[in-house]
Amino acid sequence: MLDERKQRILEAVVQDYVSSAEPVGSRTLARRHDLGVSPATIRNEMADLEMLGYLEHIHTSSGRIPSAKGYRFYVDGLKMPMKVSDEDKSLIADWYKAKVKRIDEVFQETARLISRVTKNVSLVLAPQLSQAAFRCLQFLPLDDHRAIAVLLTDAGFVENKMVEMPKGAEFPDLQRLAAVINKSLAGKKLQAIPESTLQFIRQEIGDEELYAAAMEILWRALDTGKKERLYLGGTTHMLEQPEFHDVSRVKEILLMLEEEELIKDILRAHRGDGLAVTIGTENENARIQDCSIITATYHLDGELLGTVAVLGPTRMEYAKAMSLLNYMNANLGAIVQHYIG
Amino acid sequence: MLDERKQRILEAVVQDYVSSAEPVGSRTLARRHDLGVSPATIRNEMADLEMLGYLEHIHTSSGRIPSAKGYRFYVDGLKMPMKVSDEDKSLIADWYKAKVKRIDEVFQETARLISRVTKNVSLVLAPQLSQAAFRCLQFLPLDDHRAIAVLLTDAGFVENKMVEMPKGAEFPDLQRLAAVINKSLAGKKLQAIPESTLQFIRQEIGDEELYAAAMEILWRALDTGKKERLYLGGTTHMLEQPEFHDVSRVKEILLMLEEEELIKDILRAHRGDGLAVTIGTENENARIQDCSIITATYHLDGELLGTVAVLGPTRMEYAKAMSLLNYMNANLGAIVQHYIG
DNA sequence: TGTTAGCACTCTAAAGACTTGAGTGCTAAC
DNA sequence: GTTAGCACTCAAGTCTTTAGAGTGCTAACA
Repeated sequence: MLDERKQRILEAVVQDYVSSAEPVGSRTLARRHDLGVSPATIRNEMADLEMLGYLEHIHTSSGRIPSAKGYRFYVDGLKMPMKVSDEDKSLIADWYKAKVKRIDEVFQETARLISRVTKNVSLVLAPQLSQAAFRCLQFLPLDDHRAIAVLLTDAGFVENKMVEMPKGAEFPDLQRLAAVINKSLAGKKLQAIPESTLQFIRQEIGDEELYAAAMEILWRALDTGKKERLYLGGTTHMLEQPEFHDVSRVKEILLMLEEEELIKDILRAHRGDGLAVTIGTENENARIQDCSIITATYHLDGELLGTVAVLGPTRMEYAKAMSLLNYMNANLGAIVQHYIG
Repeated sequence: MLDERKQRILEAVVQDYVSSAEPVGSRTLARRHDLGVSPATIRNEMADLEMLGYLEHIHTSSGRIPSAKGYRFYVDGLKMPMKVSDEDKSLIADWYKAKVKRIDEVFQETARLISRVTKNVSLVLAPQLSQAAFRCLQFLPLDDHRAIAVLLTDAGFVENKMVEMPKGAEFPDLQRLAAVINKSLAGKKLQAIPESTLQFIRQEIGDEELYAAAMEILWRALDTGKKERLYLGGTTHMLEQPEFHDVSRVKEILLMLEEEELIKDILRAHRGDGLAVTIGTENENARIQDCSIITATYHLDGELLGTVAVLGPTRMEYAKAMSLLNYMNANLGAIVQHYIG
């Protein structure tokens, strides 16, 4: 639909604007890119591109900037697979080696790492506990009427929660409870425990009241783990972007990022199968229509585990961010695996 | 050392400057405060106060602002106890009721709460695990060569850590280990376990290799809990202060706040017995010599547990921040107690 | 002797005039 | 179809001016 030359010019405009953050004009473009035509011709082509909706004009006499449609064309035209520089690769390897000692640090550090490389806010949506399989439940005595329930999954995640002792029950009852549950649920997905298994546990326990209490304890213990967790990185790096040199804009974004549920919803809605890019006004949320979001999902044993994302101004280094996320996408499963063992 | 009238004028200058963020002049002061003298007299007094080092002049013909010495005089002259408004009190009560479900959320939410009320960055240094008493250690089997060690203290904190199984040992050995350790260490402070107790454990276990492994496991399990944890709140509220309308200053502060160990050291160094205020150039760290820090320590059963602090520009509502911290100081012990039970 | 009015002086910040430079769109020539 | 040339536009920087708030000093006053 766009002839060769128009494509080259559009691409050049995107690249220049991304790197300079200034509207680009025909003269600059001719100087910086070897397009083989004069500024006047470029001017004509740019006017055409504007008519077609790929470029925008702020004022009559300012250079052009890409529209959402323009970025979209550029992004769709990027050829995969993209490469991550060796420099970045070794930075990544060193980062995990130096900063991650425990499985639960993986996600926070991944977020920091991504924002470090891309100079943008990074978001990591970490695995749902309920998508993992049950491994083991134990109680630790706290005092006469309370205990700590500790739940372990096969992905190596540990959740703990204080629980009230069921009325009339004592600690040995809880231990019996744990034994029954451990026997019945071992290896089962927490998401959907079949009714038959629940009936089996009910019979095994015998005591109806204790069964009801047990279920409540189990659900409550699971409750905190059910939610996907959101890790945030790079609010500092964000400030390096000229788009965020205005404090009020920074505040707006930061306030939005504090709304965890909102952000989770946005990430869930945007993620696609592999890399997904949402550009500027393509965003449904009005507060980020001058931002773009790139998401990537990562997997373990073929199952979707979580999402990694970059949020930045529409003027973003798409190629770099996408190649990085693509790389993380491919490697995060293995990294998680490494810390689980 | 300062006569009545000079004190009143200094106080008035501080109050006006704190609320307006503009240098205050004699005329404005006379208009806003009922000092009973003319601007000319105030001018003379202000000149004196400047000579004495309590006030500063930016340029020849601008109003005055308080110096660190001026703030110090003002802060020292605040009469204790200061009151927290009923509005704030109910905000605080509601906040904990709505947002804190688990003990470990107390600190993060306390930080958020304080920054919400004071419109400044808030820092909470949470209890050292090692200052708490040992209650219970248990292992959960992970696979053939690893297990999860779960440690519980009498303050209700739970720590977990993956441990490699000692060579040649099997899971029942770990359970025996846990039993011995539980029997020996119950109620003991983790900070200083007496040598005799260690010897007792050694004898009980019998196997020398298992003992060495046990100690390593115990120390490693404790390791993560040993550090005081730092919770941060209110980087967003900070932006409301005119001092931070400049992005580069914001970035400087945010970068500094990311240096967790540095911040911890600053807090530890500054905290005094009750409320401690460090004003502007009184700070040793050059990067925050235009900031003030107010710290308060909180206690449980008479023992120092942690520190709560506010970090903001020198132009800060000292009375409000101090009264709030004083209030938290008195109540946090009870709040923590409430969630432990 | 302390207080105050008056006045000249200072400095900032906002507002307006001017200049410069990058860029556009159009037309005519190649 | 491409390009040079030219008139026009707009933003941003520079300079000047003005208004306003403030100071310090002096002389008058109670």
